[in-house]
Amino acid sequence: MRVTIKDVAQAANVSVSTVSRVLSNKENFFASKTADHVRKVAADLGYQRNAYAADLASHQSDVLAVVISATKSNFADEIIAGIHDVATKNGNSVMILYAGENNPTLQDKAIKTVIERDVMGVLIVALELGDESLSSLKTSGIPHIFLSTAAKENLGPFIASDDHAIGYEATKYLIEHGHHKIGLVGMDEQSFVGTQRMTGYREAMAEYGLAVNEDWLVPGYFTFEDGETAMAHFGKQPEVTAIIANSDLTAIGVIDQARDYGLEVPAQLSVMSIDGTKLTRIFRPTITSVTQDFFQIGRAGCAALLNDDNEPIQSKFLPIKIVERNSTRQL
Amino acid sequence: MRVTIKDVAQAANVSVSTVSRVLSNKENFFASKTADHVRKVAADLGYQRNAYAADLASHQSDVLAVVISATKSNFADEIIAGIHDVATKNGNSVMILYAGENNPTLQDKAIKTVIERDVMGVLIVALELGDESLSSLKTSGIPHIFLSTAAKENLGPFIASDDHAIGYEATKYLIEHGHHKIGLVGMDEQSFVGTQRMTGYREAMAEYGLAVNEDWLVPGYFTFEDGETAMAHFGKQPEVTAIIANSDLTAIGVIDQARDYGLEVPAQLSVMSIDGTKLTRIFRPTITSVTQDFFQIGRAGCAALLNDDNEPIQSKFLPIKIVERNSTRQL
DNA sequence: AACAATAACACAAACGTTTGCGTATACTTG
DNA sequence: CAAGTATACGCAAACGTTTGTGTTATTGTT
Repeated sequence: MRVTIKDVAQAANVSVSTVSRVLSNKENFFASKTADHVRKVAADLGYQRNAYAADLASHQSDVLAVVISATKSNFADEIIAGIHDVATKNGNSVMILYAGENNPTLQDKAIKTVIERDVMGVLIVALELGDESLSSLKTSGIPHIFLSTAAKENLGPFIASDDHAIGYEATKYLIEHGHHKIGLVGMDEQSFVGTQRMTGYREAMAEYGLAVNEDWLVPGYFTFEDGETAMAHFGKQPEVTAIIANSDLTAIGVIDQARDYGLEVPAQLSVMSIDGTKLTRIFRPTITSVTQDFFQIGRAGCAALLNDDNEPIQSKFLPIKIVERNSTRQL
Repeated sequence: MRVTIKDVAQAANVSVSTVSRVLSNKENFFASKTADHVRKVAADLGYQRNAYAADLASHQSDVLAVVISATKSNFADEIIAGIHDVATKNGNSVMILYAGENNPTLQDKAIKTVIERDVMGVLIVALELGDESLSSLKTSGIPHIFLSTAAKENLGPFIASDDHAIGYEATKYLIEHGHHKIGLVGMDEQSFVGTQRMTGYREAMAEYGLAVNEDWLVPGYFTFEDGETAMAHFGKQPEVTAIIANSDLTAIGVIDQARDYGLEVPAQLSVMSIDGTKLTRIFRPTITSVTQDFFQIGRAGCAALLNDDNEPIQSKFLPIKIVERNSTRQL
């Protein structure tokens, strides 16, 4: 039997309500002398609060849920770190739930869990939620926000980078460095992220009056292997002089495969990645990237959720920047 | 107002107990006809169970907690995937809590959370728990297990790789490939993992009658930067012909720095890593490693916790293997 | 036909908190 | 000094479930 508030009350010769108020620091409800006494007794008895009971009685939980894809990408850590950074300062607990990879069953289960636990908010990270899951989440009324993810307007509030801008800026950078034939690797045509980036790419090309060969667009996801196979598609004598990869891992796949073909990066082929995680700095050559600030995305998302003025949460884009490293060169 | 079991009972014209039993599938307590009816009404009303109330009343939760360091290492993902694999099949929820990096405050908070929530078990991943946290966990009586972590005997049950064997096997491999002067990089002398690996290293060296120069042992942790600075310590003309790094990232740090010194790996220096995560396959040269099966560690740990024959949990080592890649050569 | 046994359900207590309200006591104020 | 007002605390209901123990019908047995 665990020691409860009741035991503490009895031992301290006060009522349970007093113990409750002391232990949860409801100011102006007790004399500091009583408080000290109660706290001491509680400590002596080894009292541990039962969070379930508390949440049940108070109708509010202090836990934030992060629903995340069992992502092959590697920026989730940074987002989570950002979330923890502000959650911790605010005294909230964070629970993380994996929702698999395009796995509606697991998604439903994760969403069901957050609803059953009536968490105070949920952050959906790098995940396009299925319609089913999304609508249960919406009807539950639990505040939620999408982080770094497909942000079709009707989805709900999001904090992310502007994927259109990402595609546009990357392309523009390469064009301005003399590249006219630019490959785009790993974009998922089914996803919002992918199509946005592709549109940005096309816009930049058009703006500079450059034709796009559809053969330069090799779809895929965010994996290393997608980079490898895409480069295999381009072959040993690629028509393109530069490639934009959908993630750091994908870029590495491209570079590895290029190397296997005897192609020097960046001497014979420039490769640029999207994300700019630590991988771009430890890999050789270091990889020029469109860098997103994932830590800030996490921070901003958490802050938005915690911000309790009851205005609806504002969606926003966080700035991206291009970081020049050694995988690209001026033509 | 959320719809409760009471509302369902009223709408279905049965008692709350019946609804409860139907919805939680307590066999032999109701007619299947009633059950169908109740389930339909519940669905129509959009009933969502309140997990807090249920856990409170039944004194048992179905959530498994994973306490993890905000790890700079990168194998945690695989362990978590393994945990999820068996937890999901078993119908358990998993919540992940970050406990920072050697941060007693965060550790305490994480442990406090799992105790307050009275989870059914906790998996401590790659984390040496402070005495304070450990003893609260122990007195709480919550089943727990350490995964891939410092496993001093008195800590409690663990599932991990045998760090002594890791140090020993890595060293032996290099010796048998003709290396006599072998560096050991990134071992933390304060940690059990580090000292075990060092002991294994020394034993292998002694076994082959090789002297150890203390200068070859460069302490550190598991980071990329530790690899870089260690290699800087060895300098442009290292005395050692091979280096064992404490993690894949550390190995990459070593190789990058070596390359900056104009040293070819493996032509002029062999580098071997411990862990064998995906990094060793995407980096060039691919990295020979002592490979741990983190996914299985996760699976085994979770299974051990869930296994409810009430014998105490058995500690065990999972096998390691050496995977030869391109960062080492025969001398 | 009488009775026991079982199936199907309802009642109500319990889980450990929080919190609105009530009530003494002590302290102001005119 | 009476009346009003804080202050400090206790009482008890409520939160939404689970579950042990009744309480009826229904079925089976002799």
